[in-house]
Amino acid sequence: MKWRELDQVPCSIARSLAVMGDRWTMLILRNAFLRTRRFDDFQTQLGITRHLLAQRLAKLVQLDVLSKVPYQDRPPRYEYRLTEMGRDWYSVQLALVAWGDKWLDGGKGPPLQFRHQACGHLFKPVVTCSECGEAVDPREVTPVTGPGLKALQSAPAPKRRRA
Amino acid sequence: MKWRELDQVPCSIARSLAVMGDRWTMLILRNAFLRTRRFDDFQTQLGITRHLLAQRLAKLVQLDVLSKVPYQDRPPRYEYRLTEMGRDWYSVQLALVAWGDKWLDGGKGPPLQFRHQACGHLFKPVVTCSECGEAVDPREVTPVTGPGLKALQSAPAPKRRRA
DNA sequence: ATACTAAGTTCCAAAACAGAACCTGGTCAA
DNA sequence: TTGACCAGGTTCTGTTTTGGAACTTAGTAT
Repeated sequence: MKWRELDQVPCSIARSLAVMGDRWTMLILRNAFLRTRRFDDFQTQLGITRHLLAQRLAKLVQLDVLSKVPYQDRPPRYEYRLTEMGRDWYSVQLALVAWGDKWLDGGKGPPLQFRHQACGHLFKPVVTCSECGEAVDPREVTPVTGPGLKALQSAPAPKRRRA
Repeated sequence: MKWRELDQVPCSIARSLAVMGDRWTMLILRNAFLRTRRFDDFQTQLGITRHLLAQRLAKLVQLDVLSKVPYQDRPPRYEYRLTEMGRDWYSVQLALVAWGDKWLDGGKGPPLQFRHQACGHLFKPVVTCSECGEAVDPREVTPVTGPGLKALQSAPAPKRRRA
């Protein structure tokens, strides 16, 4: 299967990855959350080649994750800002940070911490259940096919057991 | 900057991506959470080439995200299971699913839903603050440099303003 | 005129990927 | 006791995608 076909797969992870699941794209978004907005700043901070950066930014604008807004007229210049769709990516970033902090900090502690302005504390993101409010343990979660899949139940089935 | 150098960057997102930030790796993990454990099953379900699958699985085992455990002796066969480190990736997956469901479902509803056994309901993951328990809004979060970064404040600084 | 700036684009070599065929124990049934 | 079958890989070849550096463009500033 090719990467370009991935957005056809009836799976929200596959679709999310089809849009964002590129190394550089996620790092661009990281820096966007850290308030980076301009081409050269992204390029310098990330060490990405200008070629790829231009391509990724164009794609993100096209998909409405970023928007290109003018910040001066003479000469005309644009900057890249998160849209609502882009801002909503934040929970993925927090989850990535939490995982990296927990498993890959090399014993030195987190490189970056986050303060929750509402309560004033440094915090860690906790995934909770929208229905009961409790923290969610992976082993307490059962996947169920949803409406978006029932439409096409002829998908390629895994075959394991011999007849 | 090359991809292989990414794990050197003092950023937990970069480090997480250095391990997991590959298209196929994340999909392998997705299926691991859906109880896939064997080489041929991964291969069939994902449509990944055997070559890449072998490579990715080996890498995940080496990094201790998956472990290779025997499931029969004659002939010797192994399956791949999530370790604690792997299981802990779940919050990232949930965040990816939630984002994909919200922004990319094509109006058809989520392909897959999740039931929280503890309370019995279909739920959506909500990111909350470990300190106050409230849901976290990205605009209420301030990043602060942490201990893992203070150790090396001579890192390549972004340079914007001329002298 | 000349230099500078932000934001790209173009070119080429190196690396990664897709697809298919092939290999390696080992079992099983005739 | 050979031939088919299986799981789990490895090898090969051609296509795509990256990485790195140089070049372009439109406008400002000196």
